[in-house]
Order: sequence, then structure tokens, then C-alpha cells
Amino acid sequence: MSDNELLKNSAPLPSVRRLPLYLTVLEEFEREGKEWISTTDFSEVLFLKPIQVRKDLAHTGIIGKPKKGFKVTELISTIYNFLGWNNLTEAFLVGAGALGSALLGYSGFQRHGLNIVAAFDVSVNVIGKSIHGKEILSIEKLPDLARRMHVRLGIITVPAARAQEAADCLVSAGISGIWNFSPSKLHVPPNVVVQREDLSSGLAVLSVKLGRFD
Amino acid sequence: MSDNELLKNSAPLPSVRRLPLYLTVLEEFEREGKEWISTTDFSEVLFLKPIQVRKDLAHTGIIGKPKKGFKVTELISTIYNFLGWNNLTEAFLVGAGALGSALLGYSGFQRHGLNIVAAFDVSVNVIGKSIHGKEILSIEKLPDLARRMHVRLGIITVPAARAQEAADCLVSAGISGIWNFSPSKLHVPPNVVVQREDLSSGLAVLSVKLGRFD
DNA sequence: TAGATTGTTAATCGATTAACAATC
DNA sequence: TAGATTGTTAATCGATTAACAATC
Repeated sequence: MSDNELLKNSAPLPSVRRLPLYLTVLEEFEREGKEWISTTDFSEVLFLKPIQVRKDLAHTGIIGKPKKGFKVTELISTIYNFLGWNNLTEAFLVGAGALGSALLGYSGFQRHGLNIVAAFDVSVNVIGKSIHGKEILSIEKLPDLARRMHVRLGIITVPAARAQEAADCLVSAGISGIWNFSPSKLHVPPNVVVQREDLSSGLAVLSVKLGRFD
Repeated sequence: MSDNELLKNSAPLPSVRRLPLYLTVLEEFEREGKEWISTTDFSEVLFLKPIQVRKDLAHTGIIGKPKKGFKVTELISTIYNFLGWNNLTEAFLVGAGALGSALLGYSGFQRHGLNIVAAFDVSVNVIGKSIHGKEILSIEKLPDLARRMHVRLGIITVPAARAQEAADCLVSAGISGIWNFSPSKLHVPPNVVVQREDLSSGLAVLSVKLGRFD
């Protein structure tokens, strides 16, 4: 019944979430021309305990050198490899509103192995228009195009009320993963992976933390 | 040394993150005119275990009725209360790029107690322009305005390299919380709360889950 | 009443942290 | 060599789940 039923035997998800954080530090070190980085280096910048960094990095399979740490370039490519960010995954985006447009315009995804190849909407007001150089297509064309282009990933940025509908469309198009930016819980078959990216969860945490100071 | 040092004695953060999810179900029930909702109702829609829902709701302090569950309207207002979403927090947004514009255009924040009252940028290309009806001001005006308007919250949507600078500016303006959409770790004094909302963390999780199916 | 659902106390599970020997 | 840092094994901590009596 759990979301993670098929996902055993890998790094703990909290560790996976921290890996991109390590990448930002690593890239900084690389720019500065440093060859080695230790877990204490990480811990000082990120306010984490060195032992936690060591455990996290161990999950990627990298092996360090006592007294030195890890080779910066090697660790970067190991993490990229671990995350599968060295080969591009092509994605369709559904919902070309404010948030969808923002994601279309975010250039950083390319470096993270994500390539949004097309965007779709239901509204005649945006269909045919172009946002950040990408043409918005009618949602009706999605299933056919997805199969022809072998697109594996769908990004949902429609309002909550339309999210399930968008998910159904993507599933019927044979997609294998969904990045869901709507606050809705999606019902999909067990072979489809869903990652919820819900701003309201983050805002809830922030609100509670802030409230503690009143 | 931990981020949560000052934040003891409240609901566990994973529970807090789930509360907005319950709200979407509750609002659906309310629209349908239902008076009562049980933890099994929640669990069926959200694929959670009833016991987890019960534990989560207990943290808000609400008391249910055996055999009936919880009063829909009462539970909604209890959660809103718990999150502090019934009175508006005013916020400044720093960085009027693609993501910043999207957040400026997101009408859902009002319902979640968040009111973005002004946006700031460093670029002369956007200063003076208006996005979704909100004028973009020069970052130089931020400290003075923040103090005069008693703004408590800052939202950072600048590129990683400018994030610390933006945080310093907000901190010097007396802000007490930061919602950080950049991938950088921010260094702030202990009385300032930071909530990181990092897309790359979510993408990392999604990538690992997807990779598991290859 | 009978039975569904609550609230509470205890058991389990998984992630974080500690301790320490191995190593360069 | 001496000491910093690694990798590993064990202890702790906190969240999830189970069990069950209380209740309407």
C-alpha cells in the first residue's frame, strides 16, 4: 500500500534529497580549483554533522582516502551518475500557467538531466503561443506525441481540480513518472512513479516555525 | 547546531507537511456538503494508514467523536488555526525572474495566510515594471520599506550566487523568516527561520525512483 | 445493543548519531 | 611517525505502526 513498495534497496530518500546540496558545494570547490574535499569541509558550509555527510556519500558507492577526503571531480561525477543526471530525460509539461511558464524558463534543469521538450494546455488562449521559446500545444496531441517521442516523464502544473485528469492523460500516454506540482493526491497505476512537489507543505512548515516565535 | 534548536515541542514536521493534504480533502467534503469525516475517509483518498491520520490530527488539538469522526468545518478551522493561516503574514519577494513572477501570480497564497506585498530586484530591466499587478522595486528600497511596513517574511527567488546577498539584505531589514527557493544554504542568525524549497531535491528523489525501473 | 471509530500506550522501524579501528 | 579522516559496527532517537480499551 506504500508508495515505495517497488523502491527498496537504495539510499534513504532523505540522503538523496541532500545530494544536490553537496553538488552546489562541490561545484564551488571546483570553480576554486580545489582537488580534494572532506566531510568536515561539507559540514562547515552546510551545518551538517560530518558523520551524516559520510553516510550520505557512502550510498553513492564512492570511496574516499583517509586524511584527504574525496576527489572533487570524481565525487561530482559519482553523484551525477547516481542520480542519473548525466543523460537527459525528456519530459512533457502539462499546464502552461504561471508556474508552468516558470519551469519552462528555468535553465538549470538541463544540468540536472531534465529536458522539457514540449508543453501542453487546454486553454485556447495559450495554445499556439510560445513561452521561453517553447510552443504550447493542445493537450489532445499529448498521447500521440508522447508515444512517438518515447517521453517518460510528465510535469503537472495545472490547478488542483484538473490534476487527476492531467495524470490520467499522461498515464494513458504510457508515461512512467510524474512530477506533480499540484496540491492533489494523484491516483496512478503502481508502475508509475509520482513525486509530489507541494508548495503548501513547505509553507505549512514555515508557518509553524514562524509561529513558534510569536 | 541544528536548524531546529528553537523549535521543540510541536508537531513533528512530517505531520505538519501532511496537514495541507488533509485540507484539500476537507474542502472537497465541504463542497459536497458533508458534515463528518473519519480517518478512514482520509486514508482511502490519500492512501495513508488511518492511524497516521489520527496521530497527525491529534497534534492540532482537535477532539473527535467515536463512530462519527471529526466535524468537517471544525477540522478545517482547527488546521487553519494551527498553521496560522487565518491571519495574513505579509511578505517581500526578492528576485523577479521566472520563478519569482510565478509566485507573484499564484493566487492560492492568500488562502494560506501569505500576502506578497512587494517584489524587489537588482536589474534595471525589471525595476519599475509591474508583474501580475505588483510593481517591482529596487532592492535598495527593501530595508527601509520592510521596517516601515513591519514585514516579517522574505521570499528568495534569485539565482544561487545571489542568494546569500539577498538573505543578508532581508536579515538586516529585521525580517524573521525566509522562504528560500534557491539551491544555496543560507547563513543567518539563529533567530531567523529559513525554509528551503529546493526543486533539485525533489528532482533527485524522482530521478532515483525512476532509475529503479530501468 | 453492536460495532465503528476514537485516543492512548506500547512495539517496530528507519534514519541519525556515536564510537572506534583501519589507513594514508 | 602522528594525526586527520575514512568506513563500519553499534547506540540513540524520532516517526510510524500496532494493539486495545474507551465511547458514542
